[in-house]
Amino acid sequence: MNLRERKKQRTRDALLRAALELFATRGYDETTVDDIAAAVDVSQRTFFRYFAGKEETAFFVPRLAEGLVVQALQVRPPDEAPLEALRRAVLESWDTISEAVEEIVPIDLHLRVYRVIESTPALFAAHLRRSAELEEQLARIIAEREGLDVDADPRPRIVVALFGGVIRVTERLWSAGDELSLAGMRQLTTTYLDQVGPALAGNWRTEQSP
Amino acid sequence: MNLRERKKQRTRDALLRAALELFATRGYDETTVDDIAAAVDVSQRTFFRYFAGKEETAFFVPRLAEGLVVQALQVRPPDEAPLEALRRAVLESWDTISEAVEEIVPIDLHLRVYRVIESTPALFAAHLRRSAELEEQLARIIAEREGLDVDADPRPRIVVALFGGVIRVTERLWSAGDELSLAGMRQLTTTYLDQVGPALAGNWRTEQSP
DNA sequence: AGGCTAGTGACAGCCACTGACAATTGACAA
DNA sequence: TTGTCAATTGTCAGTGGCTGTCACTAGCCT
Repeated sequence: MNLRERKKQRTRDALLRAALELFATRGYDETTVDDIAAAVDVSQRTFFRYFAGKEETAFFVPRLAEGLVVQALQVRPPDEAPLEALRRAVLESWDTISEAVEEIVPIDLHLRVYRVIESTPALFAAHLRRSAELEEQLARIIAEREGLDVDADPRPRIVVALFGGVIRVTERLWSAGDELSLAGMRQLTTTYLDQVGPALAGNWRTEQSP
Repeated sequence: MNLRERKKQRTRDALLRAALELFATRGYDETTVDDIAAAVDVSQRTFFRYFAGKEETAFFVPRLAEGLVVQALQVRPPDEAPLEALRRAVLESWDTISEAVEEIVPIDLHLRVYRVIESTPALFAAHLRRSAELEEQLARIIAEREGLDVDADPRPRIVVALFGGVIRVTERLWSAGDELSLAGMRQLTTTYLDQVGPALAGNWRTEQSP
C-alpha cells in the first residue's frame, strides 16, 4: 500500500470517527460538515470527496452489517424454513459484526450513534429506506432458495416484510431502553421472533404473552 | 368565512396544486420552491409560511388518507380479529378518500404524484417514516381493542408490522405497474392480504400461489 | 531530477430554509 | 367613512448541505 493510499485511508477513517463522535455527543443536526472537517483539519470540500453526504457517515456501520446479513442468508441450508433462515442469518451476522468493524469504528461508538439514528427524523427515514432495500434483496434470495419468481409469487416478499417489521419493532424498543449492548439486542430479537406465531394465531384474549 | 380567510385558503390551495403539478410533470428534485412560488406569483418566503417545507406539499393527500384510516379503525367492531379489522379499515378509507380530497386536489393528480413519491429516494424515505408513525398509532388502537398494553405485549405491534409490510409491498407493485387507479390498488391489496396465511403456513414448494 | 497526476484548498454558486423588519392589506370600532 | 390595530406579505440577509472549477502541492514513476 502506497504512502498516498495510506494517507487517504487515514483521512477517511479520521473523518468517519470524528463525524460519529460528534453525532453521538452533540447530535446529528447540531453537527455541521464544517465541524467534522475542522475536527480533522481538512477543508469541507475534502469531506465531500470522501463521502457523498453527511448522512453517509452515519450509516457506515449499518452498511457493513447489511452486507453481512445478505452473505449469511446466502449460505443458509436451503431446507430451512424461510423465517428460520432469516432469523439465523441475522443472529449470525451479529456475531461477526464486531470484529468486522472494530478496527475502524469501536462498536460501542456505533451503538451510541444508532440511538441518534433512531431519534433523528431525517436519519430514521433514511434508515427505513435502507431497510426497504435490504428487504428487497433478502426477498430475492428467499425466492431463489424456494425456487420461486419474486415478481410472480407474493410470498417471499410477505415473509421478509413480516420479518423486517419485527426487527424494526425490536430495534426501536432496544434503542429506547438502556440495555445498549449486542447481547440485549439479541435477547429482544429472539423473544420477539418467538412471538410471531402467537401474534398471528388464536385469540389474544385467552392467551397471555410471556 | 372572511375575505382574509378565503384569500389565505386560495393561496394555500394554489401553492399546493402548483407544487403537485410540477412534481408530477417535472419531478420532485427538478422543482425548486422558487418555481412553485413563481407559479402562484408569491414570494418564496410566503410558501414557507404555508408549508413547513417542500416535502410537506407532496404528502398532503397521504396525510389526509392516514387520518381516515385511523378513524376507520377506531369504529371497527371490537370482536373482529386484528388483521381483519385493519384490512377493512384500509379498504373503507379508500372509499372515502376521493370525496374527501377531490375538492382540493384531483385524485388523479395525486396518483401521479404518488408515483413520484415511490421513485424519489428522499420522498420514499419520508413516506416510510410516516408509515412507521401511522403503524404506531394503529398498534395502539389494536392494543386498546384487545385490552392489552402496547408496551408490555409485543403482539399488537407485530400484527401491525406485518400488515404494514404487506401494504407497502402492494404499494410498490402498484406504483410500478400501469394500472394506476384506486380499483387496481384495491384489487392488489386484497389478493396480497389473502396470501398472508399461505405465506406463513405450510411448505411453499408443495403449494402454488394463485 | 523532473515530469505526471492524484489529492487538496480556495472560491463561487445553487437550493432549502429561517429570522428580522418594513410595507401592505383586511378587520373592526368610533 | 376613517383611523387604528393586527394579520399577511415581501425583501434582505444569513446558515447549512452540496457541487463545479481551477490552481497548487505532494507523492509517484522513469
